[in-house]
This record gives sequence, structure tokens and C-alpha cells, in this order.
Amino acid sequence: MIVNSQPPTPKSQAPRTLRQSFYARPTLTVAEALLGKVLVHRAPEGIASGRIVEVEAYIGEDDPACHAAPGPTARNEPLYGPPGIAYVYLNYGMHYLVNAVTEPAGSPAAVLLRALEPLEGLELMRRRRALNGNAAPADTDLCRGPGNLTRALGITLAQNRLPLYGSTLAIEDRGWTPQAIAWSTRIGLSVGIEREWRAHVVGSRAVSGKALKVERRT
DNA sequence: CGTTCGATGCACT
DNA sequence: GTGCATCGAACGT
Repeated sequence: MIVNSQPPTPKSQAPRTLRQSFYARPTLTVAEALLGKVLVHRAPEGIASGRIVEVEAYIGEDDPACHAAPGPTARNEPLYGPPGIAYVYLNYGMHYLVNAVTEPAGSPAAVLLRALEPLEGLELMRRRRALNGNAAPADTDLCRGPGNLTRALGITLAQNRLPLYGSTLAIEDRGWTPQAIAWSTRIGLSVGIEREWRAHVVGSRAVSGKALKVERRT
């Protein structure tokens, strides 16, 4: 069962892939604008997609939690490149995390995708999430958490540096806008914990973590 | 409910 | 060698 936080926007709209210029803006602006958009991975095994309901911003070498904090390295090179590119890396030796690179080339920043509401390819997601002989999680948990969503969508280092406006990997606008979002501190960090650079769709059951904070906007 | 802790690979110092 | 932008099982209250 798919649980949306809100009813679909009445006005239907053909899926529109976000263009590169969408990402060439201030990272907090992009982070907020990504809520409600749909991440799609068209893999050989099938299509899987989900609505973005939780993100975090990582901005520049002055952000101690950003991978660009040490300056340019082999791993963080995509952050310094053009916007609209997927930056994928291996975390804790076992989870792939996917970011959307933002801001013009030379300005290292990105938005981490932390949770999706599954839309397409639920069976595929269940198979990918149940590999260890365990039962698949509930549908709302399939893409809940940054490591879980990459697992469910089949995103690995093979997708690192792929454009998000391409044919295999894409973020689309399907005409759905969140009614309310909230900003709070980022999760799982030991540095840079004071910045409120995490945004989520209020009321979505797919959001990771627990109860939250202030609200804004519609 | 809550908190603690092990798994597991690699970038970076 | 150290420390992760995590997850889920195990245990305590």
C-alpha cells in the first residue's frame, strides 16, 4: 500500500524532468524545491520511483559536515562539478547515499535524498530490500532512510556522476506540491549539527527519524 | 517504548 | 589507524 501524506494535486500534469538549471541555484532553495518531486531509476530489472519527502543540504568547504570540507579530493570531485549530477558514495562500508549536486561548477554543494514515498516498482523494491532472506519491510519503509532508498532503487556507485536529467536516472515534476514542509537539524552528524538544513514534507509517514519542528510554506 | 552496539569498506590523516 | 551524511537487531525500562 502506498501512503501519501496528502491527496494528489487535482490538476494532472505530464511528468517533466527537471532541467539542469533547476539545480544551478542556492542549495537551500533546491532542497526545498525537491520536496514532492519524483526520483526515478530505470534499470534493466525494471523501473522504480518514489516521491522525495526528506532531504538535507550540504554546502561548501565551510560546512564541516560537507564532503567538500577537506577541499577537493578524488571522492568529492562530483561536488565541484556542474549541477544536476548524482553524487553517490559508500557510507559505513555498506550503504550507498545519493545526492543531487547543486550550484554552479566550482561551488561544491549538494542535496542528500533521505526518504521517498514509493510510487512505482514496489515489487522490485521489495525484492531488493529483502535479499538477506528477511521479509520485506512495510511499503512506507521501503525508501525510508538514505541507505534504504538507494537499496530499493538499485542505486550504487555505478550511478555516481550520472545526470539527474537523463534517461536512466531522473528527478521529475509530476505536478504534486507539499502542503507543508518543516526545517530541522541534520541527522547523524558529529559536526555542523547546529545548522537547520534538513527539510521534510510534514505528515509523510516515509520520513526518517521522529517528530519534528517548525513549519513553513505551502 | 527507549538506548546501545556490531557490521563492514574505504577515504583521508 | 580513525571515523564515518546508516541500519537493524538486541537488550533495558
